[in-house]
Amino acid sequence: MLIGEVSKILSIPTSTIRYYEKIGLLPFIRNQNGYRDYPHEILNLLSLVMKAKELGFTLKEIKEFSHLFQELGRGKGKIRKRLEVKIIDLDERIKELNKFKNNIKKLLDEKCPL
Amino acid sequence: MLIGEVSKILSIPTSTIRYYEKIGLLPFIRNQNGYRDYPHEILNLLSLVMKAKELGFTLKEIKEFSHLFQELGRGKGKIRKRLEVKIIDLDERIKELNKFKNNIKKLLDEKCPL
DNA sequence: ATAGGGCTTAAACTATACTTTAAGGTCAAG
DNA sequence: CTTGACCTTAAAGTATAGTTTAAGCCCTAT
Repeated sequence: MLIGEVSKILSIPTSTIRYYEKIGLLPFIRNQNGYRDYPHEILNLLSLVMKAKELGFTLKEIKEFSHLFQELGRGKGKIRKRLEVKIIDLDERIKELNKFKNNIKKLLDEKCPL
Repeated sequence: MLIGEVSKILSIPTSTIRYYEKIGLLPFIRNQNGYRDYPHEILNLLSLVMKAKELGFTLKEIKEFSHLFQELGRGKGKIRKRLEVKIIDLDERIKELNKFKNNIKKLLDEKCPL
């Protein structure tokens, strides 16, 4: 699957995909022409990346996830544990977001001057 | 309360506070010397801003919140309704974050190659 | 009255996350 | 065999979110 097809399916500019490879978020994969030629699974990985971006994660944070997933394929239990830690981080973030929401609700009831 | 005191209390550089004023996130307030001299409530507003930033909101999004809160002080029911819409947006975001977490859990069980 | 620590501004600089541009290689169709 | 639609790279440009720098005013203490 060439870069243009990935680009069309996910509506991500090819320039962005190339940029993600450049910063090490996506693996370096080439066919004999020197073209990027990805396995189908790139779609799952990139979809996850886009979702994470929407949710406000930095590319640095997303890069960590991405590496863990890539290692998971040819991997052992260590990676699994590190990913489970990431899931706990996500729960933390969800809690923080709930707190934030409740703070806003409270301020709305109290009337906030300024 | 001068900018330096706000800066110390919240551990935000004065340059950042000035920048937030410049982009219209914070109100333009001056005393007779031309110094920024804020009411105590600036601390609540700025704390909310910092929390929102941590949670991945852009300054543009945060600016909207900030304006709504500032209008709320001298305000009517319209602002209240717009803030309630924002709270619904937050719930949406929390749901999305939960979905994201569950996707990662699923991928972890399925073994994701690449 | 001058040194110190506060404050002011505008403008230049930085990092992140891309996008755009320029110059060129690959390949199937006419 | 060349046109068109793909692909490649490096480098320059853009937007966001600040930080840093330079030049200078305000105020208190010595």
